[in-house]
Amino acid sequence: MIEPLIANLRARDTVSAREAQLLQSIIVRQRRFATDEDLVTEGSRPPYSTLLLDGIAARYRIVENGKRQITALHIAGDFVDLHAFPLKTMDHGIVALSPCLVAFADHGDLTRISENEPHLTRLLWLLTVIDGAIHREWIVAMGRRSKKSHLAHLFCELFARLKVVGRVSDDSFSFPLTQQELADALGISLVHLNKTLRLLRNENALQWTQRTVTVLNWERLEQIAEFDPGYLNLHVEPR
Amino acid sequence: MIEPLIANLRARDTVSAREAQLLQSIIVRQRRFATDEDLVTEGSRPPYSTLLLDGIAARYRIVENGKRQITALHIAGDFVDLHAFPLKTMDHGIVALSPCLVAFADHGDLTRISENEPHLTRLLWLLTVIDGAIHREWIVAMGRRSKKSHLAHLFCELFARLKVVGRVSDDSFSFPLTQQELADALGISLVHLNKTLRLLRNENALQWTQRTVTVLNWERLEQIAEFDPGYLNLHVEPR
DNA sequence: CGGCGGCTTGACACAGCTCAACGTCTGTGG
DNA sequence: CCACAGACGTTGAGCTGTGTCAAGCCGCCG
Repeated sequence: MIEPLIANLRARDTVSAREAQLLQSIIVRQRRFATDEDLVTEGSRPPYSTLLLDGIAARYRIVENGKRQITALHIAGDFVDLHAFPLKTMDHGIVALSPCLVAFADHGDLTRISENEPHLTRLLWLLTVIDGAIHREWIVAMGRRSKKSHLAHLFCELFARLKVVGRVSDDSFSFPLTQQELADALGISLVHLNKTLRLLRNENALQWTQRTVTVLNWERLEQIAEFDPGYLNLHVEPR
Repeated sequence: MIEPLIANLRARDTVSAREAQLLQSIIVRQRRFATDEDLVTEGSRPPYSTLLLDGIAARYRIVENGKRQITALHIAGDFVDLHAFPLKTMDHGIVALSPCLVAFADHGDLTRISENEPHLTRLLWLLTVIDGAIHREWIVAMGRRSKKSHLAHLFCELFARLKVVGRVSDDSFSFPLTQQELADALGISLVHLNKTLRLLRNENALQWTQRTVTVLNWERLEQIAEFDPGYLNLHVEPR
């Protein structure tokens, strides 16, 4: 059941059968959320962390003028609020952008892991710092790339991450977001997002129909995005 | 010598004398860097992490058109590349924006802490997730705030963080950056940064002369920024 | 079949960029 | 101690990117 998490970890380091077993044993209470439902609300202090097993979710903040900024997109295998284990309080909400299947790890159990399983602890720590690396990449894209490049970059990133957890087939992946949600992730208006999408479509770089994205020309997309997957740390080494 | 780090930690949890001592013992080899010198270079794999003891440093990335984006500003007490302990490879550079004094913690010693000191490990983990929280706040500011509000927010954040490590007196702090560097942090052009600064000056919110920032009207600045320091996690609780 | 949510497009306004010129400060060498 | 060079800051003009508003379209679901 926690295969995507194990896939995420095994893309970065070896994980013993015993460690995988241990993780399995503390991730419990499977639950479904509907589209637009909050998995976690801003300001809450959940005594557990949430592992996404299927679907797409987003971390977001609403600012005072009512605008929303999405700060991260999450897919199967992502521990969406693992950072709340050291942090305790959620400084943002997490919403399901599609139907989501999740399971939970109690913070008490995570504390026990941190007391007895140093290697596993470092792997969980690793997951949170990769989140940070992705945040930095988003900052760079928002600040210093064209919107076209930024959008292409986001698709490249999702493609690479979804591949790791086996959610890509025939260069396609399920992507049931609305354009407004994508606009909120890039920090631009809906209208401008729509026009930016057309730029990518005009280059025959990708297609997005029936809630499915198909990469038509990976080289072109990668080049528009100036995409370098290094920040995702997709190579096995001792951590 | 590592007082600012201890101040940072004690603003978030209790740290025993023994733990402080232990940290002290692994943070070694003090060194100075001149302005514009790289503390850490992109792509390197340092076998140690760098604690900033004095000065201001920035994480940055250069994109292909030659533009630079600063993704984080660091001050005394910040472990500027602690995330490279789990990550191993630096996906960005870190540059001194003023003369900097630093010291180093070998990754071997950090591994030993992760094996024997679960609480201290969680505290170090905490520092990296607070970095992540700051990144998210920057994403929100870049995407959904006006530039004036974004700039005010950055000053509010620095003010709050510098206070924790005792670098604020009389509502003033040393801030020897150039306007180009600030522009690179906000992701805007130098000219526009200059004009945005004037907006804050016109409101008598703050003053920035002789490499020193003085907050003239904290309430107004906070209000322009819609600043809520929650994300900095400046309260003591068991982690 | 009708209504609604989401997508698309065009017109226009304005925020932010680039270019270019000029002002100001500081450190250095004569 | 002064003169100067170079780096940094300031300002204006004109152009481009992005936002807002508004209308129309498409496709799905009740």
